[in-house]
Amino acid sequence: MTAQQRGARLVDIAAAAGVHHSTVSRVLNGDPAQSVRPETYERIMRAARQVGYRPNALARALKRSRTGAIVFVIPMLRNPIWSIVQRGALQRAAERGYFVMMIEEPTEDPRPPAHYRYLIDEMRADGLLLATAERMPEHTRDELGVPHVYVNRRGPRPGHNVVMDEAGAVRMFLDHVAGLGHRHVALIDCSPIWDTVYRRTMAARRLSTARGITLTVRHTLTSEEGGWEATTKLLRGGNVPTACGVGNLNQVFGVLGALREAGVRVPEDMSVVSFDEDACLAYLDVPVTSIQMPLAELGAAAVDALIARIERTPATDVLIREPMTLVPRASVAAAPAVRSGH
Amino acid sequence: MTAQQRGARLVDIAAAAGVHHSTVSRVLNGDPAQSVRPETYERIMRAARQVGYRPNALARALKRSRTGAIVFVIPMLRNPIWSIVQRGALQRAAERGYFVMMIEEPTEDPRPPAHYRYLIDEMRADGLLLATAERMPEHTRDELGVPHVYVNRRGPRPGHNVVMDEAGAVRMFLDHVAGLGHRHVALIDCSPIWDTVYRRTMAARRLSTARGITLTVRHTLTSEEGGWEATTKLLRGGNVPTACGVGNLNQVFGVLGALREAGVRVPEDMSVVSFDEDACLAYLDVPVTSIQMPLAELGAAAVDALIARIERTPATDVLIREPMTLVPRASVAAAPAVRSGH
DNA sequence: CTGTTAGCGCTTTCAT
DNA sequence: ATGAAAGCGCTAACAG
Repeated sequence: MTAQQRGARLVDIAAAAGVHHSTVSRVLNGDPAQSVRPETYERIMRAARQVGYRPNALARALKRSRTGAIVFVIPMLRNPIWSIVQRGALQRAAERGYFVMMIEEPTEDPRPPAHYRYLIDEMRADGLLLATAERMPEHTRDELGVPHVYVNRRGPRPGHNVVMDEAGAVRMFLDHVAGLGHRHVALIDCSPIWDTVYRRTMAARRLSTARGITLTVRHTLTSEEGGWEATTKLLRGGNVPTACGVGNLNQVFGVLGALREAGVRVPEDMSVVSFDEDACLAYLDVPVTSIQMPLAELGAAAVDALIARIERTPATDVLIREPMTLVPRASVAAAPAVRSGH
Repeated sequence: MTAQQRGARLVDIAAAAGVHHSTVSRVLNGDPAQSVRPETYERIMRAARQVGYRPNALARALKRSRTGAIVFVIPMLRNPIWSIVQRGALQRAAERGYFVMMIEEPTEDPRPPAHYRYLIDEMRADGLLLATAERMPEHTRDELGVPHVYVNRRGPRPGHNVVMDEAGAVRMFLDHVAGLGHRHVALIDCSPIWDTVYRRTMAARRLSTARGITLTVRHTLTSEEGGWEATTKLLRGGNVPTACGVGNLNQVFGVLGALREAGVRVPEDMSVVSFDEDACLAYLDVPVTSIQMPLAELGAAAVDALIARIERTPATDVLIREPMTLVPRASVAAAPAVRSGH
């Protein structure tokens, strides 16, 4: 119906209302310092509504030196957890009057966080939500120089990090299987260059020791193939664990496949727990127990932290603990040794 | 290291090079109409490089009336296909000098395509890639009024649509199972409100009839639960099909779960084919055959089509046919009747 | 070959 | 209670 056309400008609706465009600006922005004659106010509002006026975000941002936009850089993974983190971030940002743009970083071509500075330098956004960074070497202590927050990862400096309680998740897992008599447990996870994996691994070591549990850790590819390969190797060794936690949903498929192929029954011979929750786990051959993490809360908290930085409010690291639950399904049972000991 | 600071402006580097900022602009933009003294050129380039000059995209866009950005609106689904479409789009956009922002539309709160006009009206982007629209009622023939292209869906008007060859995928599926003797086939898919589903369904009806195949279509929720429920109902009816195509990866899990629960063996009693390919399918209890669609090509073609519209080049609907392959796995076998007839 | 000028659409201080 | 004017950082005629 309507042809392709430039939207109405402030001056257009000023002309329609018979006032100066600065007056329109004040009225539309609800400037509290000024008062307007009610009838002028009405004329302006009517004119604006009639043409469906939308302020030019560019011009406004140029003038104000604030874009009102934030960029969320996420790794381009098949893993569905990010879509939940995004949901939380999107919703909170909308509540706080910000606009979120998603940038996906190709997994094959990861870039250092500093790469994304250009978005701020070019004034496309006010701040960066970084979910993509691999774990930083300790010596990379340079300031990024632009407002940013690491999401689900810790960057090189404190005060910029919003993460979940991975240690708590590991504890939930270990307590669950230890309570069922498992004394030898494996953790199959991605590379520890991912900060979440690093933290899970550290926690697993510490907590296993405290509980007198023997722990075997395998780092492998973030894929079905990775899970398969790690599991196959694990089974080839002597002294095979009786329970294993798996860091990533894609790996879970590989782990289950390898166990099946090797004739290791789940859960009779091996209990399996996923650190990613997904609905599909409930429908597998043997439904898989998982730990459900506070993903939406992570996204929302990250937005809050970033806005704090943009507005130069003092900020500290944030640890999201809740809600975190173990979703019990059929892939966990008592340890074989305990059983036969009955 | 560097403190948070405003980036250098054109005037700053003009000052550093001792020239007027318009000269800097010309040089940095490689204006071919003008010539510059090599030494001036060098001085300018050096100054710009030294401060890592980044043009303010806002100011530039405001002046040029072009932002160089496009928005990709995608449904917020767990389905990993979108990440491949995105990859194709991102790469092509980068090649063509555009910047892509992703907006995810909450599945619970779908909005009409016209909703996203505001992004163009506010001049946040030059065009819209719409992957989210449900199938439009025929009477919604309004022009959107801004450059846009529907991706993997057809909008109400021709010339704006980039889709894949769903009919070809259905034909591949039907030919595959018909060749193995299946005469009664089911299609379990999402709601036909989605244009891809609508086209698959239409094609399935037409092609089944042409081949003398009995077709049963079930539309259900886009989820594991949907697949489960549709399959359960399907099995309750008399005259159960011997092969089924499943529209969506999440549904596949539900379908397999329901078949297992009902004691229907795959592939002996029921052959299963997924219309979404994903690595996890290869690792399931019974590895699932799938049709691999040209997703990255879809994303790239959509970007090309949108840029054509932004630049007001004549454009037509695009149908992406290739590469499309059937990935054979273990979930398809000869029809039971044919077997026993051996 | 390079500088001057105007202006993209908006906000904001200062007048009136 | 409203208008005038300046300016955000950049590009693109047009001068010279």
